[in-house]
This record gives sequence, structure tokens and C-alpha cells, in this order.
Amino acid sequence: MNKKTVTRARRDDTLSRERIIEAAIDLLDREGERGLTFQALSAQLATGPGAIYGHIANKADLLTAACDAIVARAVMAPLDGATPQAAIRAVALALFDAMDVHPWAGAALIQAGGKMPVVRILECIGRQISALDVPEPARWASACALVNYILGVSGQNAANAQLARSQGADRGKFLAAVANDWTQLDPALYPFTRSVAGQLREHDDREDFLAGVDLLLAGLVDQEVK
Amino acid sequence: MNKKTVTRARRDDTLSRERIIEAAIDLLDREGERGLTFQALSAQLATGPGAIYGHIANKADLLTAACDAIVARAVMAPLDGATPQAAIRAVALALFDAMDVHPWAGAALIQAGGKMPVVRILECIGRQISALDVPEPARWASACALVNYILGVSGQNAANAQLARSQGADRGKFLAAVANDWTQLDPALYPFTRSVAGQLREHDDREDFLAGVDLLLAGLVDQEVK
DNA sequence: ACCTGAACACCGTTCAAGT
DNA sequence: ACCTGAACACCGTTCAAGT
Repeated sequence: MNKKTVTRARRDDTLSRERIIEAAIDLLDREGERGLTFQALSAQLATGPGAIYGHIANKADLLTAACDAIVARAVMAPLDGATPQAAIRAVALALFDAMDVHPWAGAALIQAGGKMPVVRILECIGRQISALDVPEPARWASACALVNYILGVSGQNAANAQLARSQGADRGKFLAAVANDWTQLDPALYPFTRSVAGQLREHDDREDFLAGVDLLLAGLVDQEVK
Repeated sequence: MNKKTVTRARRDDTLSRERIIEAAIDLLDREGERGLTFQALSAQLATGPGAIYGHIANKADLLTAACDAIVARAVMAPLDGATPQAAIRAVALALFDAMDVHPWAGAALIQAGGKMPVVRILECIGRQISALDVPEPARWASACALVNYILGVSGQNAANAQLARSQGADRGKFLAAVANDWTQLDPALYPFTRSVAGQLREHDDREDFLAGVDLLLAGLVDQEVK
């Protein structure tokens, strides 16, 4: 076996921002957040670490760009025809599922500030809010609330997935362990948390996520009437 | 000037988890997330980096513990007497303000999984949800929705603060720059985002945050009636 | 003009030696 | 039993040299 031939991937075409981002997504999906290294990334691209800096500003930029690729695909999901409420639920679910497949993207999303991936979501939600009869001045706050809620869930799911991975457990085992921790809290200090520990173990995240979206939508309709 | 005397802080008492966490908070507040180094931390504590590992498992543990100290203080804010709604608004605001003063805590909060700081918030919100007439099975989802929303806003604010810091701008300047970016988006693709760019520049985060809490609360009351 | 990869600065964590 | 701090493994980023 020739080491050079085996180790190095073929260089089909020239290095580009897109190819780098694609390779980064591959790496993140396979090895998790800790697996994304300029060393590993450049090895996969059959080049040196320095080459990447010709197309990407730094690691934060790379993560945001990779996250944006995921979000862009999710936001393109079909969402026309139905009511604005249904459309909002559809995008929210598409994002939830995308973050479920790519947990690192949830963490990246939260660190992206007002950058592209967040803007994509804001735009998508905002249009539907406008289609509802939410009065003009309330649209900004309403869209923000929905976006922030989605970001919060994404971030929390990402953290759970990462912790689970680092403990070598799957999602179910990890949540069961957390539920168990909750059961052992002081009953005098944490009655509520103890009472819902069972629901943490058995709950369907996806459904709970949707319930939150519906809560916000219900509040919106309420506002609309006034 | 004697180097040793000047450089080293006095060691009032023996090293403890509490003293380490306090020093970490100091460092994080002064220098931001990037400033928290085991090197810098141990220097401030007048010891070696290794000593810290006697009391703290690793850096993630340290960040969670520091965040928990902030959250614990915020959650203790006065919130009795008034209605459950008012109490929820009060904790939410207290948390918002705490994260505003300690932006790093927002980021740490999101990475804490189901750990202490999140549990504290869940417990606090959950009790008030129980005090409302939300039916039993919906309490878990309702409390989760509120917690996730709070986490999302905290995380986003933390990211903004960190980006602003890294660009050497204050919060106002940073948001103005983001708003400017939004103004230059393609009008055909991002009509909504462009239309709210002005509101991003002038908005009061605190008020928008509360508006989101109110939206969720309105949805809750709606649910209650049904 | 773009890639290459050694080198730099730095950081979390460990561990043998000290007290 | 606990601290000390040098050492290790590793990682983002730079830059002189190559093509």
C-alpha cells in the first residue's frame, strides 16, 4: 500500500468555499463539533490547513456558513398553500428536524448573531406573521419571539446531543439519566422539577416543541383580536 | 518592586470551589469568555493551573457552575404577592437583566443541558404555571416553552455581546451595523427583514423580550379556557 | 494567484515532585 | 491530603517558500 495514494483524497476540482463547507458538514456530522479541526478538514480536502484561509475568514465563519447551508435547505421546505399558522408550524418543524440530524448546527445557530442563518429564519417567519393580521408595530416583536423560541430549543437540543455523545450514550439513555438526576433533587426545594421528571423521560420532544409554537401562535391570535 | 509580591494575589484562605467560581466570574466579567483561562484563573488565585482540578472537573463544569451562581441570584429576586403571570414576568426580567450584565452566562446557560442552572429556572417557572390553572398534562410543555424562549433570548444576547466585544464596538454600534447589513439585503428575497431593520436599530430589547413572554402567557390563558 | 506545510502562540489537562 | 508548575497533546492561525 502506498501511503500517499491511500491517505490523500482525490482533488476533483479546485478548492472553493462551497467544497470547504461541504467537507466541514461531513466532518461535523460524522465526528461532532469536536471533530471539526482545520487539520482534519484540510486532510479531507487533500491540502494544507493554510489553504482554507483563502476562502474562509476563521473557524466561527466556517461554522456559521455550515449552519447556514443546513438552515437554507430546511427553510426551503414546502410551506405554501396552507394558512400562515400552518406554514409557521411547517418551517419550525423543518428546522427542528434539521437540527435533530445536525445537532452541531443548533449550537452554531445561536452563536451566529444577526447573521445569515438567523436572517433566513426571521424572513421566513416574518412573512407569515405579515400574512396574519398582526398589526404592523407588533410584527417585529412577534417574529422575534418565535425565532428566539426556535433558537432556544435548537440550542438546548444541541447541548443535549453533545453531552450524550461525550458520555457515549444515545439520546434516550441520556435523557433518562437527567430524569434520574431530577428525581433525586430535594423535594422541598424542587417539587415541580421532580414532578415532571417522568415526563422528561417519556416525552416526545417534537410534540413539545410544536406545543410551544402553538402557544405563541395562540398568543398572536389573541393580540390580533384586541 | 518585588515581582513576587506584586504579581501574586494574597491567599486569604485555602482554595475552595466557591473561591474558584467567584474568581472565574470576575475574570469572565472583566475579560469576556475568551479571558477565562486556567492560566489566568490560577494566577488570580495565586496557585498553579493543576490546583483547580481538585475542585472542578473541567472547564465546562466551571462555566456551568459560574453560570449557576448568576442564575441562582437572579431567581431569588422577589416574586411573591403578585399574580403568577406577574411573577413569571418578574423572574424572566430578572434573568434577562442578569444575562445583560454577564453575557457569557447566556452562552453557558444554553450549553448546560438539563443541569442546575436550567433546573433552577424550570422550577421557578413551573411553580407559577402550576399556580395558574393550566391542566396537569400541559404544565410540562408550557414550562418548557417559557424556559426555551428565555434560553433563546439569553443565547442570542450573549452572541451579540460577544461579537460586539470582538469588534470593539458597544451594543448600540453593533446593532446599528447589523441593521445596516439587513438594509443591504436583496429586496426581492428579504422584504420582511429589510422592513424591520429600522426597528432593530431603535428597539428596546427588554421590552421586546417581555412582549414574547406575554405572548406565551396569553397563549397559556387561552389554553386554560378551553 | 493560489497552495503548502512547517512554525507560532496558546490552551486544557495531567502528573511526578514537593509541602 | 493538597498544592505546584513543568510538560504534553492539541488546535487556530500565520507566513515564507513553492508552483
